[in-house]
Amino acid sequence: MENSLPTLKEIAKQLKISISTVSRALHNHRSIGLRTRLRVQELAKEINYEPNQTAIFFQQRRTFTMGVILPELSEAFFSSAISGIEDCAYRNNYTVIMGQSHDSQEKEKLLIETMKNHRVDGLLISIAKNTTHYEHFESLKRYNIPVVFFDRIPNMPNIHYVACDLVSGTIEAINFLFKKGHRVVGMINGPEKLRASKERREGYIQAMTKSRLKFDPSLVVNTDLDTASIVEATKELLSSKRRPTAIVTFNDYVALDAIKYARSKKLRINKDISFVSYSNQPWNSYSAFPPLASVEQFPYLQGQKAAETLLELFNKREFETENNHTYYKIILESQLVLNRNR
Amino acid sequence: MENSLPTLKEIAKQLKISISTVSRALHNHRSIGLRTRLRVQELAKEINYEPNQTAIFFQQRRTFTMGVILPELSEAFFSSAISGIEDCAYRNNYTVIMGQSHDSQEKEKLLIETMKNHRVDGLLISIAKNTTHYEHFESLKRYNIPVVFFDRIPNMPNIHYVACDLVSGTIEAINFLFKKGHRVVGMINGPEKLRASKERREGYIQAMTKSRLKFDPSLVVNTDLDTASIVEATKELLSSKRRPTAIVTFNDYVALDAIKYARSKKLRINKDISFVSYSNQPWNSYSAFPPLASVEQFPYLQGQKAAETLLELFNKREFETENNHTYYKIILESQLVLNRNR
DNA sequence: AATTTAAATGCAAGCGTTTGCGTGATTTTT
DNA sequence: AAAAATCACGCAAACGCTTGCATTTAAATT
Repeated sequence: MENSLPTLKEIAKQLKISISTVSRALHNHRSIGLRTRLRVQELAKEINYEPNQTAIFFQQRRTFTMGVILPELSEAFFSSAISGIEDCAYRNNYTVIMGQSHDSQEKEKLLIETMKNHRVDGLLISIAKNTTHYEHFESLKRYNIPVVFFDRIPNMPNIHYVACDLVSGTIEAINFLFKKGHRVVGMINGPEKLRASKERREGYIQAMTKSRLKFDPSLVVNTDLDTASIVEATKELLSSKRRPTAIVTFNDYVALDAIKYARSKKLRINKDISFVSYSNQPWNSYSAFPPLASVEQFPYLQGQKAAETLLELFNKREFETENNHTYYKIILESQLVLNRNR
Repeated sequence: MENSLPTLKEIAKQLKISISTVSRALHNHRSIGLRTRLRVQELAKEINYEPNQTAIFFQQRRTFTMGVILPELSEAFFSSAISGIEDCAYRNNYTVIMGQSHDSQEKEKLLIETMKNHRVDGLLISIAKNTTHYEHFESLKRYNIPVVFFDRIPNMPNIHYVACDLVSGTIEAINFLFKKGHRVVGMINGPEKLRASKERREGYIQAMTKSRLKFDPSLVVNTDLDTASIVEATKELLSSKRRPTAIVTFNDYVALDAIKYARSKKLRINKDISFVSYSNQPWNSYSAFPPLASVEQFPYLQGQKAAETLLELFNKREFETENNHTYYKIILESQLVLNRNR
């Protein structure tokens, strides 16, 4: 029935003027007389005219939309990040469309395809943990769709990204343990290829060498971040010849599993064995056996910065015909937060 | 430069056939000869043709997009819900665009406007906690954009929604406390107008009357869900003449604050005073002083169901010219989950 | 009053697709 | 062999909007 929404044509007809005049009137174009301008705007309001964005998107070849692809919406880190993204986008009159890869490279690929077809103006991506091929990202470059990676960053040259520097946070964490008197510190790390894992490892090594302690590779063990492999790793650490008195875990969830296992072995948490972690989840401070401290990675901020960077890229593109080759690398400092629970 | 992506026209020109033929060939239309069909598809693949969705959206007046509006992406409940939504949407070749209202009615309104302009095919909404005017929802009806509300549902007639029945969960929770020997049970509830609050209250009352206990209204106190008012409420309950030996809190976050306060008053948690809550957050079982049990509300499922319902509405609309007036009211059963921590 | 200048509006193309309808060419039916 | 049906394809309109350019109208200048 009244299926058809009001259009410019509609207004034009009623006012017996041309469509282009209506369009310009609504945009307050200077070349339209005040009189008609008002008449148009009035009628527009009256019949509840609202521009058909899909038509505009199509016509302008811009959608004022940014796509967000991340592994898992329900993970606290990512939900905070996307919250930051959305807030920033909203402030700048962009909307965000998103999809979760569930850490599947295949789905990640498909999502990128979808977003490309939707003609998003740009993309924010945190890659799946086992993404190893990067062609699908390359293809975006060819299509001239700007991408900003955040947190989980592919190991490829010439990309924009924002991330949290975990090296410094890790050093901080380990120095904290040193100060507490620990000398043998283990680390339950994530998947080896992940940048985040590399940085943790790097921080670990730097902290060691700075304190003139030798680096024992067997004390840093990689996991897939699932409970089974975490338990395995914990077991491994606790049974090594040089049993660590403290363990740095990949994040607070990992800490939960590791601590649970340690307790099952009758170890007294933060006495026989201490923990320091990453993520700084709010529930840490309510936990029965919390890590002593946790490295805050500021997910909301990361998301926000990433979105801001993307917006900058949009602006830049407006002015420059030649795509220049400077790349944003935005690094936030992580920060060790002591758990004031005990 | 090569800014322009391949189009149908492009293919048509190269193959010296008409655009419409190309279009049909790519859709495997029966009226196109096998020979040309293959030629077209081959070339399409070769030059990396991909249909311009914005053009299609515009032309078809459908965007295969569902909008999601919710209060806060970073809240665990909502991030799970939207995860369920996205998964369902993805399976059905829809994409989701979303915005968070931050519990502001004003922003909610604006978001709806945005989504309307973006011509989303439908909307999934969990309303801001202090939304009191519903005109912006009504307007969607006029525009014939289907809406499914979930979890936070406006108090208006003739709407589709999916929600979790908290009455039964609450009864379960309180009966559980009764079985544990508690006789005086308090409740820290949410904002009064919220459906979720009403249901909790209703469940409370029903549980009481079923056990032939009289309902003492002073034992159910409303809060704004911020720490200050939670503390206030806890204080109030703990200092009432009939001091409760157990408290049901609006959710696990509320429980955290309430428990913290109780501890500050030297009460022994789950001895002097017990707690039961809602949400069933995973970290409950790691908490030092967890609620005895928590009512699971299945956010992921709710999101999924809501999305499914919306899809159904799309299908329905395809067939029926007259919009019929049946409304989906999908109720999931909540479920009390005992905390196996202790 | 004639001419130049400025202001207000209209024309029409174009963005990339889909799709109803028309039209030759080929095949099938009687 | 003529009529009917089928096949393979092209034409052109439509979706709603923006925008460069042409055109009309009004105001300003001489």
